[in-house]
Amino acid sequence: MSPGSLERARRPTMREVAAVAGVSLSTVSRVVNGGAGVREDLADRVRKAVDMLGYRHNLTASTLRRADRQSATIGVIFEDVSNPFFGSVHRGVEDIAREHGVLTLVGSSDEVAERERELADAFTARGVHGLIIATAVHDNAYLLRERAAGVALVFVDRPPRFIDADAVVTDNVGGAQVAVEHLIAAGHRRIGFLGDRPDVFTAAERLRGYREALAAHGISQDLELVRHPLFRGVDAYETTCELLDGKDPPTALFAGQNLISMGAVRAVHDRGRQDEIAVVSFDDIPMADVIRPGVTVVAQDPHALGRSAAELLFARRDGYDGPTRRVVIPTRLIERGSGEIPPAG
Amino acid sequence: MSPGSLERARRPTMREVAAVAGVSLSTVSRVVNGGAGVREDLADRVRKAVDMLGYRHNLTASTLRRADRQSATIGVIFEDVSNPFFGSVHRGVEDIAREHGVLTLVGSSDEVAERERELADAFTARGVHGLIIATAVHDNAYLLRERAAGVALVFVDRPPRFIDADAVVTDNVGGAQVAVEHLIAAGHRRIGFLGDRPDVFTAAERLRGYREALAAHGISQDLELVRHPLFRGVDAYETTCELLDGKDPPTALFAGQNLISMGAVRAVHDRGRQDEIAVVSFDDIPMADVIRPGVTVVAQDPHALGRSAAELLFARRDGYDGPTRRVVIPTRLIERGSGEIPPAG
DNA sequence: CTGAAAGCGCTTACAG
DNA sequence: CTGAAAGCGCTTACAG
Repeated sequence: MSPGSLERARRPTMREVAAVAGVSLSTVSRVVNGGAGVREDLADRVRKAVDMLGYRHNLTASTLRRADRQSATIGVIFEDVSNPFFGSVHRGVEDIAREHGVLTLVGSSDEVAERERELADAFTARGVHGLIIATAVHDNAYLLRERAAGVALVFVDRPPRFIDADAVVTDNVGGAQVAVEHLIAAGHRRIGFLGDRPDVFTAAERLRGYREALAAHGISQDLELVRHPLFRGVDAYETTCELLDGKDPPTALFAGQNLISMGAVRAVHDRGRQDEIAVVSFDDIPMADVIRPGVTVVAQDPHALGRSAAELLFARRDGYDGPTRRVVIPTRLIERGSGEIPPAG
Repeated sequence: MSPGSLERARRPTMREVAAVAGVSLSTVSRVVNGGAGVREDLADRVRKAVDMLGYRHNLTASTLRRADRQSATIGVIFEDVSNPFFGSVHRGVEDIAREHGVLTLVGSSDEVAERERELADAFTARGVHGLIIATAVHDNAYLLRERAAGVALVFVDRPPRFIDADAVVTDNVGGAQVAVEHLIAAGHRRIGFLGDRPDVFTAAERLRGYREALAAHGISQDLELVRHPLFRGVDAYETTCELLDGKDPPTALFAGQNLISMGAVRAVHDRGRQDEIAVVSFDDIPMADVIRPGVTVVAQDPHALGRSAAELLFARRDGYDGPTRRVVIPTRLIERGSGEIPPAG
């Protein structure tokens, strides 16, 4: 027998359970939904009938009929689910959602505004309680109608624009300042910046932290040292090479994102200059302690970002009606060697 | 005005669209679902009304009413969504699902059988078309009733037990053989094995490949060299240290999984023996080319695993009714240095 | 091609 | 505490 040839068996309905238990549909519904206010002997008969028939609740019907019209589901939009950073955020969200008996729909926007909107739409059409979004669009006002439909909105990693909503972000400015001041403390004055384009919120903030740290120490900025590799991995590698091979190169690099950091570290090593060029990465990177020298990082806490975002979401859903909240997750400097190299010469 | 204080606006219904367009509910439904067989002028009026009212399709109601009772959703169960391996599988699934206009619900089982069953249940209750499962249970027969309810079943990374279903797996035996033979070719005869416990399918297969490679070269097995660190990361580190510090230690290591490999590589480096002890990892690991020596790996293709699994799922859903299929994704040996070190002494 | 009607499987006032 | 009835927003035979 091939698997597909199985007859599609109808699943038993509440009505059938009611018939077997000898009670009304209403009573079955009450028991299935927690059983508050049902006499124990009736509840027992219902539970026996449920077991006997193998009854399983139909969430679709339940969602349609219940007053709030919401399925026990939330939607999560990342740039890319295969980026380990978002993998950890996702897990944080899932851990909290699970405590609430809620499942997560997840999608990748690839930083394409249209795709983000499509996902938000598709999630809303499925009756999600809320949306957790690492947004990539310049104007989030498109979400107003989702909210009007009762969908709670929480932004993660990047705050909303043109809509007032709860958000959880990393302390990007502070973290970048710590990173750059760490390099300055090691004696560096020519510090290269490698980051996403400044229209990405996190990149703009980290660039701001970089600038503020330089300014605070009276170091004038050299625009030649500020670079925005376009496609991360590969481009980060090439951009780093350009920077190192240029005239008057930096003695240290601040790499502003995990994928960019990996490209930058790779380039420094390929040039054999890992013991001369100091590097600090924003975001921890895997195996950073095995690479020699170890890669000094300002670590984010993506799991905490996810947990916190989910907590804000459920607070809204469960009635919190106060002003918009903004949670800032601190970073942590981890010294491993690459950030403590003094300037050569 | 606080975000939560917004009145929950009802979304317009098809009935309201019908009223505005001056047509029947049926006609609106036809247009919204593709418009086959509706006169162009009527379809146009409907589309105008849709735009005007901001009508958005209610997938919950649609799912409940349609014959197959299925939402445009599939469910995916991994061990842990924050494991980058599964992140890539997830992305492969998403890419194919997206082509079908289908969204993915995702959950982590943490290798807990009960949790896997709960997730399968919860997904089915939401009317998924199918389930893609990296299973962690010893008996998948519990899924028979999901399939009976019309849910397509595809196993990924690990094949099913006690149920006949489509599956996509990596060529674990072949990949392990290639890895171990590569070490044998470099002159090693004492090769340590570090892998998940053999009740994990992939671990058992990789252990089999290890054994077959040894046997094919007339190398007798030393059970002392076969280890199963329990909790991956940390334990893999400690187990590797034990192995290296024992008497008659191995001259080479075959690490059978990405997290275990990272622990093993870390241990070898911490012992300062990275230029003496050869290492080959099953699974590529991040920054493997920046570590010195570079980490030689047998790379899997997790993205292909995900795509292939989703393709099998949609084939079933769309009527393929033949025998169960098993897709095997090949591995690829990437030489980077650590696997080419000859035995010391 | 179009519309009126039935009904998917539930939840939820409402009456008793 | 319990049940009969209405109805969530759609899809889908069916008749015209």
